[in-house]
Amino acid sequence: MTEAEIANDDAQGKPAKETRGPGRRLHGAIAHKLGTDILSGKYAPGDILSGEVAFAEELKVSRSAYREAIQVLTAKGLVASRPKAGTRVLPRDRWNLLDPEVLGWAFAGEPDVEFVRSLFELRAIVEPAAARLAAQRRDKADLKIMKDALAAMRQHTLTTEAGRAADRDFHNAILHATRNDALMVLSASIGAAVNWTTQFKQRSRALPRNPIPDHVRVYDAIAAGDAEAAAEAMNVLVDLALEDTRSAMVEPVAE
Amino acid sequence: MTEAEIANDDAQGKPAKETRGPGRRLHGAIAHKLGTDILSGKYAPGDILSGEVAFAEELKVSRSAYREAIQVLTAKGLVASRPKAGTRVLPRDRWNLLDPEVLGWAFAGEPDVEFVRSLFELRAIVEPAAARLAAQRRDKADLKIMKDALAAMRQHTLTTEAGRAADRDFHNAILHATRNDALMVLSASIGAAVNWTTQFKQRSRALPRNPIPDHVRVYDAIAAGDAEAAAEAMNVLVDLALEDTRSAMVEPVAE
DNA sequence: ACACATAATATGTCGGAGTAAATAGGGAGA
DNA sequence: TCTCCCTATTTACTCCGACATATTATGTGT
Repeated sequence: MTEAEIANDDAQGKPAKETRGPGRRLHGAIAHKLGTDILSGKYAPGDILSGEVAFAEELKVSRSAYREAIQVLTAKGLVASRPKAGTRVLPRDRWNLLDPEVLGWAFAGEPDVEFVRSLFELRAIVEPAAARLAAQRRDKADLKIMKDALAAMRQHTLTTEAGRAADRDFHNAILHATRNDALMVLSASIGAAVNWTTQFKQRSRALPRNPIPDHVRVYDAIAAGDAEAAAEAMNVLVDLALEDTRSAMVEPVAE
Repeated sequence: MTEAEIANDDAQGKPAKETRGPGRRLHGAIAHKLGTDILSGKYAPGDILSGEVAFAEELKVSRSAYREAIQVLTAKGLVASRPKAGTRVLPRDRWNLLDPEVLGWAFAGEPDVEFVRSLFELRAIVEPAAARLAAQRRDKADLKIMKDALAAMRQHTLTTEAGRAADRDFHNAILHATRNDALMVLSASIGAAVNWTTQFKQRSRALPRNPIPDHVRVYDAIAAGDAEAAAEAMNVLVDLALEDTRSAMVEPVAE
């Protein structure tokens, strides 16, 4: 096995070293800083990031590093640069909010309650339909992954990172069983938000309800190949999550 | 009004000048080339883009331009670079397929039939739910935009770009009426794909069915505030589109 | 099998030349 | 005198190539 996988840093790599920071590269760090600043509203749409040179000096980095960071932000639709005019923050509807990295920036600070709600609403739309498709298309390998994830959830509970990872695995397995690339990509984006909110809920209060039985119902329906039952079971699951999130966010987290 | 808006090029700017090309910047052009090459399968996941310097020389550009292009691709999850190891194409599930630019690259060459199907399947999931929400939350301004778009569709038909733009406007108006940011961003991505496929269908054969009455039914239900009827009407609309697309893609376009 | 040295390669830095565009200024016409 | 248009300057992004650094794959020796 001479061919080492690339870019598995955060998953299996050496967790001791670079677990700290935003981005391991310099321009990555710059992009993270500017990205969070934009997402948090420090720079509003229409604002201008004055001067390549000025910014590079202020951040004590070379112009190249700053430029590459700007390229990243441009690629994600956050800013646009034009000669003489400067680099401006684009209107919000141009932002690539489903980009996992942008999502991370959105949740780095104080996330917008309304936006979180919209994400969970989207999830409540997509996941039941995904469960329906999964019930029709899953094979034995899919079911095994779901079963294992379920077992891991039971063991670790959602209070631990391992438990949340198992939860993600379960939902990802369902998405994977749909055999739909677009759905899978979407799930990767939403998953990050859900995970964040899950630990947010942990901070605010104990889980008001044991989520395991609901997950089991979804699994049983998918295993049985009952599309409608799977959709319905997933429906109650995501509706509960949406409700929990709403109540958890209206009252600020106890400091 | 001294403050000119930035980056309105494709919408209202001077359409005479830069309507031609992939990207107006050099690194944008490089990114476009590499992006299409990756999406078309010329570079498969795991392949290595050998050598920063070698590539820069081959493309006759400076390393900076090449580097900035790589930053863009990295930001979209297509590639990852590590010292000594080179820049490798990431596995497909890491790609940001919902990014509008990536979507454009995917459709620049011969788009993957399976992927197009997955996009339309996603659309068939999302849009009916969006219509349901729109019926509950729309206001008079939303309805006016939909009505206007409908009139424009009637006038221009889907064979013209103006007609397709009206179609997009209609669907975007529905998404906007959901008051859901995540849905709107998603629609922006899907819209590009739908538009592309619409003109694809034009090339292959005449539209087998007049889409106007179906759209009118959706509008009426939303205007009436009947959520279930809106969802159902949209359902038949997107199901037809899915079906049309499937049949249009199985047989290659007549050259 | 393990540890170390080497070499290859990407990353970060720098300053300068080129270029596009917005603003300001001047000239012509009403 | 006022308005409009054209030109010129200035400003900021864009591109370039070279240098320095850090990291790590690979080979070598024990």
